[in-house]
Amino acid sequence: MSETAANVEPIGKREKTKVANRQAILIAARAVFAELGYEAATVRDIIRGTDLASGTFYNYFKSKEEVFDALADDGARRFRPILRMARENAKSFEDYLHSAFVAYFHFIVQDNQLEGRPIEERRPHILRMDTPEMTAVYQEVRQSLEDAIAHGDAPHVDADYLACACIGIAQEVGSAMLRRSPHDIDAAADFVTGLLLKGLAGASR
Amino acid sequence: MSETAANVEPIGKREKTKVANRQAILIAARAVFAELGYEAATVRDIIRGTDLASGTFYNYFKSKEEVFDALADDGARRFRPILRMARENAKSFEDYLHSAFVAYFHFIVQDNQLEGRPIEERRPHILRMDTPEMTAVYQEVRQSLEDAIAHGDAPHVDADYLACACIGIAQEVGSAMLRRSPHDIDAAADFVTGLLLKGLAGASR
DNA sequence: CACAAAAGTGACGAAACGTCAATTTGCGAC
DNA sequence: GTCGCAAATTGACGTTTCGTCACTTTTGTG
Repeated sequence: MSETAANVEPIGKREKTKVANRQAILIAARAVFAELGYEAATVRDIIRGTDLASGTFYNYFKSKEEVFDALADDGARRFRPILRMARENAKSFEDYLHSAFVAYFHFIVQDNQLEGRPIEERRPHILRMDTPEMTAVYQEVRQSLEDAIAHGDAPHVDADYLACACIGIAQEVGSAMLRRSPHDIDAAADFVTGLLLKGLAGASR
Repeated sequence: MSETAANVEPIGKREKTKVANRQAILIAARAVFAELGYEAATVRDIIRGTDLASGTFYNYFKSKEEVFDALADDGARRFRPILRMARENAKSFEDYLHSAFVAYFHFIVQDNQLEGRPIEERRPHILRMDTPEMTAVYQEVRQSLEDAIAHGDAPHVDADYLACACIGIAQEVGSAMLRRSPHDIDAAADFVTGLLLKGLAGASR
């Protein structure tokens, strides 16, 4: 302990500007996608939003597409611990489902605060579900569901299909919720939780 | 009836080549997207797949993006009557749900027969749900659900959310099914139908 | 057949792409 | 501190794609 408890990350300036530049590109990209829409945006538009030169962009990303994937991946990375906490703090399976959906709906509301073009145009047309962090989120969901099944809180169902169903429901109902105002996060979460646990009978108010 | 019952469509050569050219572009685009992936494909790649000149492309579409939307729209247009038949022939609400899912899963299996790049890369990243035919499919689903509710076959739930949930489930579970082989259409349809009608309890085998 | 309107053509300027030789910056050795 | 090397940045450059438009060809009509 001769070194004080100072910085656990003895980061040099090299690495520091590297993360800073990467971050600057991502932030600029997010703004550009929101303002011009994903399709219309160009790599040049993105770097214009930073103080970097055009060539530098290619030190960090191969293409606009890769930038978007990185943004999506970052979102998933930020969401994962939230999801994990929902699991660890849940008092029951129903409680887990409900708080996980609340967390997700809350997350996407936050994530779309930026003004600009309609949300659909901000992104490429089909969302890749196969980036590393996206896969991790899927695994997290699936694991929770398998645990619940093993623990007797849920019947023996196909955990893969069930995880996909949960994610599909979250995405589509989440989008529908974003289209309404005000955003009724709790109502949406109640709806989907009831639907999953008891089927249609459970989805009514 | 002095005119013979001849051709109900007095189509001149003008209109005929117009539809033919449009179709040629769509077919070439489908092949190009499958081979190169949507992002990598260029407008030039697409017209190279036809015997048209580059300028002609822009008589039909404004951009690669618009071509994709037209392809998606065509898919929805082809699927809609299938969905309608499922509704009209259904003997019960459960029967409707099941046959609608079977029809959708069958449809996407057919629609991805082409070899080439992985399916995720064939399309832009996020699927627009706001093209005319896509909206019509959504309305069709929602209408069926509202009818079922009014007819007492389903409880009083938020039909918008329910329609979105059904579509989200269909998309995600459908993708999961495509990843498996052989494609177990009936198993998947049983799963989602049970899930919707009885919740988790109904989704087990 | 003649003529007008519609559609097709491909060359062209503009714009974006991705690369790379030259330059600047960071870091350890002395 | 400063020297030297490696890593990172820069922006100009050749290349590719874009979208347009003046011109040609095709189609329908009188």
